[in-house]
Amino acid sequence: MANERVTVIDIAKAAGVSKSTVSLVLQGSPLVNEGTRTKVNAVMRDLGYVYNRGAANLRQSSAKSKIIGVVVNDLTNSFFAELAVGVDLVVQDAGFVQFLANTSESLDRQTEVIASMREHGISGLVVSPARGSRAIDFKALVSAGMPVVAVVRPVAGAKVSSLISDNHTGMFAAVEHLARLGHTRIAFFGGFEDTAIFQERLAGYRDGIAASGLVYDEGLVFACAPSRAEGAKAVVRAMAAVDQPTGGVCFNDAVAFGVYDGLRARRLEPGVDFAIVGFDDVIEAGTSVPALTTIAVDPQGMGRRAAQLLLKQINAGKAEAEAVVTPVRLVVRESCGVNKLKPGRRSA
Amino acid sequence: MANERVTVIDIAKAAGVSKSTVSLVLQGSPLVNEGTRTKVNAVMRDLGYVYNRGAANLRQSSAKSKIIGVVVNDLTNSFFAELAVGVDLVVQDAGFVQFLANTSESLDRQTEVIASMREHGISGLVVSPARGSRAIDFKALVSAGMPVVAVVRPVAGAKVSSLISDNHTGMFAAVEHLARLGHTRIAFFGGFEDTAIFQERLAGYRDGIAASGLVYDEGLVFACAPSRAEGAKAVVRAMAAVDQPTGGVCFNDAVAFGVYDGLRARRLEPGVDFAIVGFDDVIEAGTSVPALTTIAVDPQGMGRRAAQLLLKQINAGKAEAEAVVTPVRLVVRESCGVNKLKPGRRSA
DNA sequence: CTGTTAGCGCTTTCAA
DNA sequence: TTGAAAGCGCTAACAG
Repeated sequence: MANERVTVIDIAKAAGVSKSTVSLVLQGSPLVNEGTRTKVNAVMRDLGYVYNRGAANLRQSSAKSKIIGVVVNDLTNSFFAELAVGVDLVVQDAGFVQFLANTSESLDRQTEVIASMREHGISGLVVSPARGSRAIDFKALVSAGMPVVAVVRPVAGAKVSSLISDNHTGMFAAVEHLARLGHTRIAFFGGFEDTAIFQERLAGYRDGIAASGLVYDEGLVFACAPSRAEGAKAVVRAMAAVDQPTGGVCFNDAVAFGVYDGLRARRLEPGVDFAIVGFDDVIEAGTSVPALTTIAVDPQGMGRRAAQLLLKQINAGKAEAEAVVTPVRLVVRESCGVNKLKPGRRSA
Repeated sequence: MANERVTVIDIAKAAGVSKSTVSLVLQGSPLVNEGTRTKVNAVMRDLGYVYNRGAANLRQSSAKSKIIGVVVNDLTNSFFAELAVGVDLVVQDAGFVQFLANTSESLDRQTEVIASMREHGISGLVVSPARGSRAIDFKALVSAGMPVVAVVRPVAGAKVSSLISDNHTGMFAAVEHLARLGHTRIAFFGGFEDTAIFQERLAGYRDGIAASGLVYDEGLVFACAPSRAEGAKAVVRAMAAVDQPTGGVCFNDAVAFGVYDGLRARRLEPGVDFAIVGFDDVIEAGTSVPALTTIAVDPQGMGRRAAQLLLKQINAGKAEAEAVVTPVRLVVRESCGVNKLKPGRRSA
């Protein structure tokens, strides 16, 4: 029940040296001779001394708290749990400790926890923004010079670094995959045309079409709100056309699920009558659709990258916003849409 | 790019009051008149003031850091992710923020992160100990008067609170379940006889047997190391007996998986030829066996309970170790062992 | 190489 | 009700 806090001064007294010598030892300074160092260390062990980082931070520039904040929108979703593990991994190795908070998609919660973290003196923040986050939500942080990296969901207009999926490569690979299976009419579903992400993904689609020797047809691009409901409507529209597509790539997972729904409503079997590839933005939690190929990202790897990016900024001292892209891979399931393919071009 | 830290003194100056008045406002003290309060608050907003908890803690008893530590052995396992969410929920509501660290079952990592958390002044710790944790690993913490609650895995001999599954009730329910399905010879597999947990679970088994009107037969208790390999051997032993059991309850999930393996090796179909109920200790990560009924705990609920328990201790000011039990529920899958049941007593 | 002396930003007596 | 002063545990100049 040793309750009184033991401080540098206690151990200085016990070791017969001065406060600052102890401090030097604490910081592993080479200016203290070996004998003193060992003695001091021994005393620290004996008295059960624990370093008070709060006090140290107070005295120092206060910029080096060795705490980084991690806020995710849904820790229940294993994607984000893995992401947190990835962050933790590199952050621990760098001698930092991480605050982890879960917002459950609540903007208020997010504001609260970020404020709280600031009060505790975090030296950087990795955040997977709650839905509906705006640049203004991070305004205070960035103008205070806090390094911030947004993952998974970029925040339009915010001067923070962001780490998002490789939109172009992902879509390109998806289209190539479908083309290789024999599809010649591949649609693009969902997304708001005025967003940067949409443009990137669409470009990947176009380039994939071209690279596969197919012709780009604007009539196969069905832009719509990136929601499940709109996705369902989009595919219905697509299937009403004279020259129906036999498969499609979707702006994100929500749209992909919508396309799935829309096909079922038309009595078509998703993945058999029509191939679907969804871009995995992890927007829908806990939803799982079989027979759906996705463009996926490795969450833990993304976490590691995010942490590295953040540490780089922290060490650089300045918060230069930077947009980085995380690799994606195609996770192929049974969704090749064989029924609609011309005989002879079907895949095994 | 407003970089200079703004402090109480700045806002005092700007508001035309003194440092301590500002401090009073910060703490919501009723000793400051309304006009002053609003003015001060306005100035704080204008200057973008952020409260420095580190400094505050330093001055205060230092016991009220508003940080609690959470260390789990495997955040990749969704059980622990959910647990962390549960903790976060109540901890956030109480105005705390949580440090979250993942040890990946590494004792060294665990020691490191706990030390780090102490240095940062956590006021309590929720820990799911890494495998092989001993009382000594928490000695320093408890003797420093730090409230600690161990979850999922109790640490023998450590003077920390623990929150574990309801061993007796769980086993009782499992046995009752099997008996209701018509089983009359129900085995008990796995566990070291000299541990408290084993005794509790065995007692639940015995009482369940009695409550179901069956007779307890010592020959049906197959104690062994709680590992997958030993579980496999145990069931082989059991099936070699003249009067074979038709189902069994297992000490934990590892043993249950072992039993599964053992049955397969004997060309028996688990869940059809033999009913298995496993006690879900979440010892095996990422393993999933179908057709296996389990005694499960709600991870998020457990997290909430753990946090509440911890907060209670923090508020009480003393670290009185307390053992609490978390409810369990039976998650029934297809493991009824129909093939071996007498006709007429089979379940639907 | 070691000791002295100031503070970091805040809270907290104690007076005014 | 508000102000002045002291000090939490530590580090950062400077002297010795």
